[in-house]
Amino acid sequence: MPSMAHSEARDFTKTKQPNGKIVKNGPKDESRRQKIAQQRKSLPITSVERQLVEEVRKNDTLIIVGETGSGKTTQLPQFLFNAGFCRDGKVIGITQPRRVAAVTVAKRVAEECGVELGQKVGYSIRFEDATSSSTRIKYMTDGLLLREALLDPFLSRYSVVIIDEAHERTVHTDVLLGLLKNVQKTRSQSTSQMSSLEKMKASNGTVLEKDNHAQSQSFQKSYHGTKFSPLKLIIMSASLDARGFSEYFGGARAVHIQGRPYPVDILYTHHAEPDYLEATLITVFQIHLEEGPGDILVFLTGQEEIESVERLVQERVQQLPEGSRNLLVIPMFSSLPSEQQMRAFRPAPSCSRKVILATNIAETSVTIPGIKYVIDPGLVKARSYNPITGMESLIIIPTSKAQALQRSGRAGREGPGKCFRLYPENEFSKLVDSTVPEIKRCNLSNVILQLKALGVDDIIGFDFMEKPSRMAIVKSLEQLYLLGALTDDYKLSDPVGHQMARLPLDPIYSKALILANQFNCLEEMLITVAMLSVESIFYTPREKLEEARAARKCFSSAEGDHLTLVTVYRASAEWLEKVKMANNKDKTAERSLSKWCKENFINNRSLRHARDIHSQIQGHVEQMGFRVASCGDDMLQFRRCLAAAFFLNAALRQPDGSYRALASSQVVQIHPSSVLFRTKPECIIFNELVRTNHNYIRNITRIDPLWLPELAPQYYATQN
DNA sequence: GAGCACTGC
Repeated sequence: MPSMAHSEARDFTKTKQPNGKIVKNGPKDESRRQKIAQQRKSLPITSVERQLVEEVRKNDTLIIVGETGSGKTTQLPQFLFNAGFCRDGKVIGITQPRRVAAVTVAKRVAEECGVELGQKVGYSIRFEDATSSSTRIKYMTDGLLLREALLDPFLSRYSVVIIDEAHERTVHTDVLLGLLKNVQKTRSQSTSQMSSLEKMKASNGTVLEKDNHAQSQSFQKSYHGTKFSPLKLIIMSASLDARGFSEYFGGARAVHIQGRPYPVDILYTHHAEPDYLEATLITVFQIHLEEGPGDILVFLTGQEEIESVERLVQERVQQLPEGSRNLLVIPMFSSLPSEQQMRAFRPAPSCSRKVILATNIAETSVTIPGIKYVIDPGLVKARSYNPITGMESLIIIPTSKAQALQRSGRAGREGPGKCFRLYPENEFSKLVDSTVPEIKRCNLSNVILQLKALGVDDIIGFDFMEKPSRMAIVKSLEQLYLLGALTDDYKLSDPVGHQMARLPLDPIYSKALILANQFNCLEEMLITVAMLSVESIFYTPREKLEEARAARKCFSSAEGDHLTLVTVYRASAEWLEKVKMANNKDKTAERSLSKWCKENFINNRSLRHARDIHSQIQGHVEQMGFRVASCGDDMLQFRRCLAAAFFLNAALRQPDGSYRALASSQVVQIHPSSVLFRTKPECIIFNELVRTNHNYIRNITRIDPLWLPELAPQYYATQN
């Protein structure tokens, strides 16, 4: 039925988004340097350089709203540098939510400045530091600046801190905002040398002012009259509501910068679509058959959905007339091997059109060139967290307005585009303005541990831009107390709490390392927590299910998943050792490890990540004076250590083969991916609790129930 | 006998 897509074509109502400025690039034959200068000149932000610098001079806190393409991320730091904000060796710090962004922007700015990366312009991300003592413009991930604050609580090296992409509201961004607000207050107080009393009088002395003041006083407990220069704070956001940020910073000034280079037509359906996947398919073919050249980007919720739409598009392409079959389907999600991800970036063969089926990854993390059409069914898979049960789940929910805007913006990067929203226009107005910030839907143990280490004792009173629920805070405080990180009066314990705060890991994993040091199995635990900290290590493609299972069996341990992970890690390390012995070239060794991963159905990216974490954490624990000892063949010792560390996650088998988690009394099941799925031991500890079709627990090891009262008497002695 | 959006230290 070649005309099928045509006959079922949807009508879309049309609304216009405000037109932006069109940016033209210089001729291709110009030298690169001239071209860069030309590009800089044409950025919307360039014409307002003087005004912007003036605004920063006048305002301690400034909110800049500018859409992608305005040039704010690359240009503003250079403007400020040229205006003298780095005098006395001070640094301008710019945070990004993602590593790739920090690196690519730094490279670009170094090139624009004509300097070598790592000199005047540099970047710093986990596992990678491209800065030096001469670095003045420093791009970094937000999480890294947070870590830096642990060593330098007043961020004294920085004259300006710019929080970029603040609208994304990552946990790190939210914690940083609260922290920087305090740091700024402290530093300006130290400069003005006003006594706290005078300061109180000077401000209008409202209750709110006093509260904030008291809080910043408690934060400053380590501050003994040291003199600091004031800190300039700039919040950059792409979302239209600067109001939230402005209110949070006491009515801070907000300025807008023109940005969007090309207009995008937004089209809605007349009626709600009962089946959004079918509507997606129809729209894909409607665009393919009726619209001009340009690739299509479709936003779907997950891998499974993408794979099924991929099959359906391919089936229906075959039903088209021969001349119209020039449609190339490309899936895109994070767990896809990178060679396959690269397909999306290669241009489609001439005279054909690409349709990219992507998850959220295409919303912010990757920018795919050539996109002219966006199809947005208006749904997203989001993580939610129940602090009472500790249960994590993934649910499909409508996007926010901000997300819908971000998605449509993907059509206007290189020329005018179109976005097809697969819902009626009145539905758009019902969407929430912005996505619920992550801090309101995650386990707060790590955040609290960090804040405590920064001297913030009153977590419930901390000035979050949006406060997490009291229950979420209390539950995490309780967990940290049970792990021994906090004392009876909820202060950071010494040394355990301080040691845990130093390690960039989930608090429960940090605790496991501290215990492993006492149990003489730190080597095994170091590998375990590194492997537990990354995405799934095992890779099971649907078409090679049996082979993958067989490969996995070689690593399986009857004791459970933790030992299985240790075996995998050691096998890969031994392989790498052998290759390096044979020919000591690092590059060949790397390639050989990739090959080993493929043969053994191991996810190469995850394993490399685990190796990075392993070496970073090993450095930390050695600095803390721990000795990385192995328990050798004494697996009993290692399992006892696991029980001592993860006692909060113990479960007992019930007569029907399900389990009961001891801490929350929830009924749970062993996930089929566990090596203990069939064995079903009487008593186990686990690391993950995820709700999908059932309440599943993952990463499990068999333990002796008698170990619990023995190793965690503070928790189990009073219970049965 | 299942299925996992995306980041980050």
